[in-house]
Amino acid sequence: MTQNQSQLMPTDAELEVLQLLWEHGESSVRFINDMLNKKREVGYTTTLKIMQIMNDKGLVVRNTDQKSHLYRAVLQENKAKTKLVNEFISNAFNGSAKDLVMHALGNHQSTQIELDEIKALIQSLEKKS
Amino acid sequence: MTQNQSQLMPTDAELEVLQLLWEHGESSVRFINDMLNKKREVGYTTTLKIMQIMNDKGLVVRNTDQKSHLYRAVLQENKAKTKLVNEFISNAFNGSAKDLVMHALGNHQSTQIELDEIKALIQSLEKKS
DNA sequence: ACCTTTGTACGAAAAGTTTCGTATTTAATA
DNA sequence: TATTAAATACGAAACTTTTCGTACAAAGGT
Repeated sequence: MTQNQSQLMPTDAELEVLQLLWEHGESSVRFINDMLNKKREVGYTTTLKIMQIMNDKGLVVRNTDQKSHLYRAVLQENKAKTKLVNEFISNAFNGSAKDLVMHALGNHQSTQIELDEIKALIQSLEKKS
Repeated sequence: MTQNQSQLMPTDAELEVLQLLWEHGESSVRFINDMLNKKREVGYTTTLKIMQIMNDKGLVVRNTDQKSHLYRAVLQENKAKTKLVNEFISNAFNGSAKDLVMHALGNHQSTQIELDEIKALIQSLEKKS
């Protein structure tokens, strides 16, 4: 669809890196590459290049004080995921958040605790209106 | 992320076509191209090529009885969207449908009717367990 | 000081997606 | 039936994203 309207929509590979940065905080390329390699084989310079591109795009900032640079996600997890969800809803669900939710709940097994959380969120939304 | 594990994950351009096929049923390239051009400029042969590729991939089937071929989505809307959602949850939400739902509901304004539908779905899920 | 390890920089190949030009075929119609 | 209009087929260009090779720089240990 030639998306990327706001210049800072991560690609799939970039999203993988972002998730690790959110989970582990400021990290080196070596660390991220090691984590990635737990799931699939990726060359070190591949990961390096991705993270350099992310730096160019402003998705991350890096501390170059040490020889081994430390990278940190610019957008907070919540903000970034909200953007991703909004784009997804717009691309695949014609803008209907409800349709997305129905699909998400209808086909994944959620625990009772999770369902309770969702119910609580709905209640708080209902109070607002 | 080099997705497309199952050989039939639509690209963005393909998803646009699929949505029109779901909405309008079996359609010609000309019709789909006209619909697309209501939103943005796309050349006819571009749309044709996309739909031919979709045919090669098995995303659509076509009836070539007439000069103007008629294309039809292979996967039903529900099944396809479920796949898309599952992949999205896995890529962006670490497999947690709940996290996706929380983001989707938390940042979109849904009507009371929609919220009621979701509550009903949750209730039916709770009954099952 | 030297050599090995570990890192960054960067160009470019490889792979995937989208777009379109051109050739050719088929159907309508004048 | 000759001309025009409308389709399909298909290769390749244009872009985007991912991957990696090679060069070079900085530390660390002997």
